[in-house]
Amino acid sequence: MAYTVGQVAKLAGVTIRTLHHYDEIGLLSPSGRTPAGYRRYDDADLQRLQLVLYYRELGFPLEEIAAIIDDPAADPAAHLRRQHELLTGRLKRLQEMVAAIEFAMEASKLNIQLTPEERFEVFGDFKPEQYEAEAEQRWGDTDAYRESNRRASRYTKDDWLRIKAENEDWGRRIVASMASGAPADSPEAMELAEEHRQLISRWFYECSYEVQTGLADMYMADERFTAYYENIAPGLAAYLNEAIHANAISRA
Amino acid sequence: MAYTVGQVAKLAGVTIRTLHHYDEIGLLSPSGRTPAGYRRYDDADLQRLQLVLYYRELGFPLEEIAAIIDDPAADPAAHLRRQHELLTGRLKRLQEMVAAIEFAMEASKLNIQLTPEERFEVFGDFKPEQYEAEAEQRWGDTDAYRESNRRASRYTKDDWLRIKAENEDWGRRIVASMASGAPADSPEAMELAEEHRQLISRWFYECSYEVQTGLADMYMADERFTAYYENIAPGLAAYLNEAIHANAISRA
DNA sequence: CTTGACCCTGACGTAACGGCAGGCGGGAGC
DNA sequence: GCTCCCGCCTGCCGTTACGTCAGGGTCAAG
Repeated sequence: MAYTVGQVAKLAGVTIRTLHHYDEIGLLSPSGRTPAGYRRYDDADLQRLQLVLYYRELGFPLEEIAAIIDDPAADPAAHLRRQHELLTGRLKRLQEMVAAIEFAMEASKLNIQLTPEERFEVFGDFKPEQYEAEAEQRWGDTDAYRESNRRASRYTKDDWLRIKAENEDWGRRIVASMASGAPADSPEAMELAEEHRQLISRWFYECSYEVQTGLADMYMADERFTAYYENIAPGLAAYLNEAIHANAISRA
Repeated sequence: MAYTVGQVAKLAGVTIRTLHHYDEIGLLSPSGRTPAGYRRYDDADLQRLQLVLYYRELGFPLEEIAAIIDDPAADPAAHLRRQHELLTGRLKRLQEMVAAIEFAMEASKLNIQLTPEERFEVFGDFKPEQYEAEAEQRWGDTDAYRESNRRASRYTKDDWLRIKAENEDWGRRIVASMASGAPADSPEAMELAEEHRQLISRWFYECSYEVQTGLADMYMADERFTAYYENIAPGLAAYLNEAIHANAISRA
């Protein structure tokens, strides 16, 4: 049950240099050495490393990690609990960012101008606690990145004209549906809501039912979105909102 | 529509030094200067800064950010789409981490030993792309942190005895329920599932119905958890799983 | 007994700023 | 017109968490 640096490095997915560094600063010193001076890590060292990596991923500076881990009043269960709390907090933050991006996408789709303050709102909410970045190192080198880049940034003028045409066609049909007196939960209106979702998915981003209902609520909550749809036809914002919700429920 | 460094810094929630730095490396140079040499940022600069901050939050090195932003084939909509993709990717990753933590918590609750490989699985899954940390700077100074720390790490021996007693009591009652022939979706069994959830919430971590059904499925999928419950009484793992699902559905 | 994979310890390099020194600029109040 | 203070400027050194050699031992296999 003893491991060399290299083995530990592979197991934990870190570099040997990182382990050397942790040894240097006393954050994680192997429990022993061979006669030749080779580091020997045992199971307890691995457990400690795991804790270190988790807290590191959560953004703590190494010095603080040492303090947290060496806190005598913190058993393993307490660490797990804390990490769970921190993670769910970050999850919330990320979800807010996703919502903000979707907001911005919708705004740009409808050509709505954002104020400078709004642009930074998602950062502003968190001004007191400085957030920094998570690094997906060398992501720029992967095929997936290049692929997504190619796909995403290559809309020609023709594409844009087509998007506009599709969108206007859809607009005419939903106005007609509303004018015909068909309720928002009629098959016809729900089908138009479904088209709305697929149109976004095809041209903009993967739009799940959950994301779509979020958008629908935004149409009601933000007056600029409301204005956009009301401008097409009075009552359309509410009609579309209801149709989207009805459609999402029926497909669940 | 012109801003000084200080104003921009406040708006965006960054330090003046950071803006100076971005100017130095040419990532974001203000569009003009006053006769006295004061930096003047305009709206376009703000937009660029917003992009920079978003990509920074997503973990890109500044140099790469410059390349991404200056890519002539990427309109604003493409940036938004890309950020949406990156964010949802990170969201998935975080959810996996939360699941891993819940797994580990459940394992420690039941005294199940994890292998070294399992300890690092959540990191190992992502070995090819190196992930690094997000920093919640000076989080250690906030009251919330200290409070959560105090609450989380102060279980006395008495507490542990009480947790064990509550858990055993609950165990006896669910075994009795199963033995009595009450189906897993009977009010009795569902009430015991609800108790299971509240017990975790009270002593370990906030356990929503969603989290609990995840746990329940883990009981079936991981043989060590299955073994733990089967060992108490044959068929208990499946019984509990079904009861938890039934209870979650009825409360939705 | 050599060879290749693995280990060691310095020591310097890097990214993304933080923080301070020393010195102008500018408008509000006297 | 002068003073004051706040905000801005440009160096320049410090820091964190490693990356990256360089130069040199070690160990199991052939």
